[in-house]
Amino acid sequence: MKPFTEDVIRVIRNIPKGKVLTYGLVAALAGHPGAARQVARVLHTMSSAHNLPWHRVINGQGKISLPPAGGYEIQKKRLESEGVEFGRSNRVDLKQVLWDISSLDDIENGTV
DNA sequence: CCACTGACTACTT
DNA sequence: CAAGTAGCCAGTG
Repeated sequence: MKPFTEDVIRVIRNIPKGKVLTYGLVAALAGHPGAARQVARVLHTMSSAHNLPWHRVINGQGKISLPPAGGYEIQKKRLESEGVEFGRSNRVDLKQVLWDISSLDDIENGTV
């Protein structure tokens, strides 16, 4: 399996409930800063196979990048169910819901 | 190996 | 705040 893909999946799997991460952040945590776009690809490719919480991954503007016909509503509802609040522009307060990277610890393990 | 594509990000208008 | 432009990197053909 592609190392990059594995790392990305690992990171996403460690995102706590009620928190979100941006593509760029996930890529950085995976050890590939700047590869935000590939994170998106991994999500699309592995989400179903790995049962990942892909809905906890949004873009750097605190918004969902998916088109209305691509699962946008689903992601929004799932996040709201976890306590994530959406503003009038369908944006979330990153300061509030963005995962506190300081809590990172199990990712190096990869034992999940 | 080269070229194209993409759930992105940052900067500028 | 919204829209356009340029730079990014990895996966796929």
